[in-house]
Amino acid sequence: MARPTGKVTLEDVAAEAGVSLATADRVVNKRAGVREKTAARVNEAVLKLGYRPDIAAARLARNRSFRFAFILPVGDNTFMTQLTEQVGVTAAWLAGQRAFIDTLHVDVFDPDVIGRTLERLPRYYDGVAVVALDHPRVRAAIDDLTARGTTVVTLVSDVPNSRRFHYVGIDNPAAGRTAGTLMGRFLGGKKGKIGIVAGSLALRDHAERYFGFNQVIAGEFPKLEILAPVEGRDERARSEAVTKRLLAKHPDLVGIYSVGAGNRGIASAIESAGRSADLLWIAHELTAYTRRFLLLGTLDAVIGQNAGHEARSAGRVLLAQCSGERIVPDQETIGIDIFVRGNIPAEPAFAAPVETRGLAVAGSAGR
Amino acid sequence: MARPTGKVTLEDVAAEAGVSLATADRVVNKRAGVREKTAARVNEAVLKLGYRPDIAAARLARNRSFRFAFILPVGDNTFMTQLTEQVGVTAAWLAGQRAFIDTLHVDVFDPDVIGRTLERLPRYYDGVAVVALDHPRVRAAIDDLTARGTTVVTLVSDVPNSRRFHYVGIDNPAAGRTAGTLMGRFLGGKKGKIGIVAGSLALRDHAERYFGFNQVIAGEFPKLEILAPVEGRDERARSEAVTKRLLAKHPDLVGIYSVGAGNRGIASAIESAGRSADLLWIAHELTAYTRRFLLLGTLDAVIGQNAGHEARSAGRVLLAQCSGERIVPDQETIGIDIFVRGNIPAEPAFAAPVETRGLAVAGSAGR
DNA sequence: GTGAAAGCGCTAACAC
DNA sequence: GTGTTAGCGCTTTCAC
Repeated sequence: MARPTGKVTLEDVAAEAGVSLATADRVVNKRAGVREKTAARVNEAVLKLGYRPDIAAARLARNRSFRFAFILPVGDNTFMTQLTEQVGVTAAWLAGQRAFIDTLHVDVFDPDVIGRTLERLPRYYDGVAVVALDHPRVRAAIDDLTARGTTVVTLVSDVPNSRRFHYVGIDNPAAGRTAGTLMGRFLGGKKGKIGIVAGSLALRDHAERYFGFNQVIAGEFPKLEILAPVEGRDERARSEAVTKRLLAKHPDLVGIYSVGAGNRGIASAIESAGRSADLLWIAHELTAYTRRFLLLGTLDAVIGQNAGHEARSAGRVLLAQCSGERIVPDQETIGIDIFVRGNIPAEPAFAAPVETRGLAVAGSAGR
Repeated sequence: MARPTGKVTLEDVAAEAGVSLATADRVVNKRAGVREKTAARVNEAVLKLGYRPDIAAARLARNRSFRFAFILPVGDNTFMTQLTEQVGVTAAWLAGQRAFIDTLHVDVFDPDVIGRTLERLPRYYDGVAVVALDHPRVRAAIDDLTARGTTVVTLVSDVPNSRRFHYVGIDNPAAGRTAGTLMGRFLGGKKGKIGIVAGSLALRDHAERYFGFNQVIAGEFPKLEILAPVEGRDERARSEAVTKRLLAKHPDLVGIYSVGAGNRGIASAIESAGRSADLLWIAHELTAYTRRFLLLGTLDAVIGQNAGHEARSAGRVLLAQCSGERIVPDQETIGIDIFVRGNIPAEPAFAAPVETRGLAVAGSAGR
């Protein structure tokens, strides 16, 4: 039994079709300048021999390399730190694929800062991944980049009406609905008020989660009453303060849905009110902190997104688009993770197995 | 501002170190036969220039290709059908990476069949992915394959004490614990009996899920009593029969945990008993059917695993191991998915975007 | 329209 | 120990 290797080269196809390598290449890559009849012969040969292009050889011969900018938030938000780490890992991986990432950190709460960053982005970038703010100036900047041929993907937070090529992130309304379903079911028919603590409802992802949550609670759990959202700006101290006020004002509060970050502050507020055990609390993002609150029982469920998956996906999508390769759509769908006490992954939650081999992964901004 | 391409080749490194290409290559790839001092000079140059090997070029030059066998269950189990489809998609992708997959379908409930299949596997396979049964004969066959240099990964169901290189699948005890947590919380302090419907407790994944479920219910929800498991062999008719009996015998049943397949049968039993609305039912795998039961409210939560992710992961791990490339461990961790009414993905659930371009993806068994 | 030929960056065989 | 060299399969000029 011979070992069928399956190895069929373009050369074989050319021979079979009785044309030269160059012509076979033109046909296979749909380049112009080949007679119908010749093309047909080549296509026949492709089918007959079961030819599949060798991606490694194609990449090598094309000899193109790419440069991408990743624009991430400044600050100490734990999830964003994970994301930054994972972008580093992705950069190391991409470097082996002739693609190079520069990471820039900006204040994403400020549309002008992020808009300006995009507007001034050096032209040598083939692609950019940006944790965006849905604002006209940002949208315009994205559209301009797209117009000049730079591939733009939005990361974690989308700008739906822009001309961005792709959005890498979870379906936030669905995440909110999931939180709503869990909240309603965990409360098992109990009657009471639900508090909402968001970072800022001006952030599209927060607003969308709130929307989805509301939808489910209003539609399926009429005994629950959602209070007006309070904003903690994703900061620990401020989140603690607003949560404290919420708890003091509504002694009959049965649940809290934390839409954004600042969960350490919320935990403090809940604990100092002595409500750890009975108050139902659902939050976003699995970090070292939410993980602990989940184990302690203060936090009842976490809705998560996988930072590693998001970073890799952004890198893959940019690379594929710039180099004209196909992606596997299923692989680029970022799922909503749900964590309860039973399925908390082993420490450290999604920590990065960084292996950068002496490479400076994060170049500075303007270089 | 010049565009720094980051493109540093081995040739550059060799020049910088004052050695030849071949020597630089030996050092970089840790091959023997280079003096300490020379190696040091090369390593210095690597660091100084920030050299990263070009994977595409390496693959091309190595000019190796691989052949893998995927051993999957026969039968019409919906999840396994998804998996088969996804293995097809993976095969199409791998074909572009000089790796070729043959798919074999065997009766995984029979240790002798699967053992024999492994024992007789042609030597030209560089790797095999197998949905295994944890049985001595199977374990021995896996160990023999490993001993002769064939890389073995277990898929979906593990054989932990074998010498398999890697397990691609979810953490089943954790999946069971998750089901337990959801069951307990959704029942919100209610008292009553829980029925367990498994395919067969001789299957390691089913046994592990049952174990994890038990652990959580016994430890955290003392008001719930778990009944002795009944087995439906993952078949629709049989699952319906055992569930009917369960419901008839225990009118005070408050929940059912379906550990394996056969969910259409379980649904029929629940419906004909008129318990769709009040009985809490948790099952595994998101299929067209469980999706519908979830939407209808008969089913309250689904614990899932992503067949596409598993198929790709198995392919990547085999390819990486056989070609000596690194993997990103984080990417190869298969997470436990949880679906409730709020986060059911759009139809068709994980359907395959098949794009095989005229390639016969699934070769027949003995070829 | 079509073909010949020069690489792309690396590996591996062989020579020194 | 170290260097030279012939490819790997494809893309891309540049002739014809």
